[in-house]
Amino acid sequence: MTLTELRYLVALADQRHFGRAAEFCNVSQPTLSTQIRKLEDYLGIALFERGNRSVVPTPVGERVIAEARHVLNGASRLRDIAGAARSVLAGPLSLGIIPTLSPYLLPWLLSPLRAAFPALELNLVEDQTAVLLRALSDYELDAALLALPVDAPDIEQQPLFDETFYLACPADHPLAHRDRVRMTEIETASLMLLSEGHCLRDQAIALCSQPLIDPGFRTASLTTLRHLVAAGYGCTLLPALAGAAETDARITLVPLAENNARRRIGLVWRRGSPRRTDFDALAALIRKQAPAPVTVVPAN
Amino acid sequence: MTLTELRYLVALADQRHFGRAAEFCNVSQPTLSTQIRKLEDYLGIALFERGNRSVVPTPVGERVIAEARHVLNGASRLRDIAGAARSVLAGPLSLGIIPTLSPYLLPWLLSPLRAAFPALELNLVEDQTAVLLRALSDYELDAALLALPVDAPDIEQQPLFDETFYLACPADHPLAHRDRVRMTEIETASLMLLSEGHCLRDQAIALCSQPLIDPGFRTASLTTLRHLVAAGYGCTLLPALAGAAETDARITLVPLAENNARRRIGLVWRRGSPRRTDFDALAALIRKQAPAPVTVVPAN
DNA sequence: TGCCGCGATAGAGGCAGGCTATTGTGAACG
DNA sequence: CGTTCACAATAGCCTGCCTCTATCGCGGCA
Repeated sequence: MTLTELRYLVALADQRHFGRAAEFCNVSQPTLSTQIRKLEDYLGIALFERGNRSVVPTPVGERVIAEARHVLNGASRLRDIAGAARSVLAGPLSLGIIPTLSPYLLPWLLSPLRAAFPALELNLVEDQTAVLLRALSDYELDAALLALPVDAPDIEQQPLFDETFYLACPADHPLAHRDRVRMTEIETASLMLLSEGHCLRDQAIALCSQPLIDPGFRTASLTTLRHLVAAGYGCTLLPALAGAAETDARITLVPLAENNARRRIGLVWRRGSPRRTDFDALAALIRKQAPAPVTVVPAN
Repeated sequence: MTLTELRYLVALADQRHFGRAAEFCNVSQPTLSTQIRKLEDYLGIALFERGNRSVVPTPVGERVIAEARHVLNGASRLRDIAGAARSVLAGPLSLGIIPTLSPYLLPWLLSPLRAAFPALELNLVEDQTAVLLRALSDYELDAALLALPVDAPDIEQQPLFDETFYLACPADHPLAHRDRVRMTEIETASLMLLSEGHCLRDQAIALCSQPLIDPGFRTASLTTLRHLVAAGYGCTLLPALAGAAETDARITLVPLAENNARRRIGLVWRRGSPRRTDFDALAALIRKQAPAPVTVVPAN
């Protein structure tokens, strides 16, 4: 039993005439006759009653024809599903994104993305780098936006933009009036960071030449940190995008003097993923839409 | 796109291994590889992501696979429909039957029929001969039980049994004590018949040598006629099966002397109908189950 | 009775789907 | 660090079937 036979079957049921059904199917009349007969032999029942001037489905034939229509509709839907996903960035795509980037990147990304690729069905997963990489290798994610470099096997990446860090301190803080500060000038005791697992925390610790004296804070979002700074509990480091969004009259942002006080955001995916063109298109759009606070890394 | 390709697709989705999927499908691994690749080319999308040790469906692949399962289920149902109808007297069958036979034949026919052919889905249509023949030629019926002979083109028939007629008269009627009566002895003025269109009426009129004086009765059922006879309004003719069922203490049944005072019941169907074996089986069962009042016509 | 419409059959050809054998490529292991 | 193993892809070939054109058979109709 083949889909072609079922197409012939339905055509004959509609046309009730071998010649017209064959014409409808763009085949010759003997071809259609033979295939219908073959289908009847295969099923072991008569599907049509051939009269002298008539071709009429048998009662079982009617049921078989109804089911055949059902099958053909399914095949058509299958083609539609594939067709809708054929073009670039269409159909389902699971994208991971780190929490220190998500709330500040998505507002200016989502609208252009929807405008450029309306058929894209984005499934966003916000979590820490390690979790995202795990999900990526487990095929739960197709790609992820996170801070480079990533240390994982079988991962390909494409850098997108650089984001400098700012010291966020209370407006009455001793360093608040400075044009720029060095990391060594910051009292590590007053530096508040995100809880463990956030790559931003790890990077901030790496930037501190002195060992960090933990103040006991364990915060899960930069917004919470901002409130803590505004209330005078201490300082923190904010990436450029977050700093531009988390504004507060009681907070001053001071650029850091160190050249490496920044992070590079990139798109990563499994090596050999068949959606490479999708990822290229996504990367291109992110680069194009990148707002002022960040520095776009030119495509290689 | 073929059903075979879809089978390979779901097998690979289930097994996640080309070799095992090929074994499951009873084909070689290269065959399955090629067909999967062909399907991907046809659909224009990647259905699986081939890793070094892994074969994982892409997100669109998952959807396509789900739809493929759906299509294959439909194809399987289609085979089941055909398979259920493959045996004799199984599946749907529309059977016409005339009103003067239906209430008296069905009681002893239906139970054995169900017992012998439990898969038969009988769709009974009770109407007059002309209507049944029309429905038959319009493919609304598959066969019909009615009085022979039938005068219609492209109709094949098989006689089943003969049914003698009885004069049904009030117990105090002058003819009620007779062993047998001739049609000529019956006062045509007191003879009540069914309304026009019933073959039994036509046959009764044909049996009367004298022209019938219409008493003005137009009854649609033999049961009504029985009540009229019991109330003394006149006499009527009842076929044997009806006479055996429509008993009443105030009614006497007298056999008719004429040899042709009987009707022959037969099964008729369109010439060339593919369900000939079904009809033969049905006819054989009716002959076997025929009760005493009728005389079975031997099969030719 | 001859023509016409329509479906079935015959025979030929070309493509597709199947096979075996082999290659390429990571991964595991001594 | 080379070898081997596992596994999918590729090559090349063959068979079967799907399709075609040509023709036949059969009723209906003029």
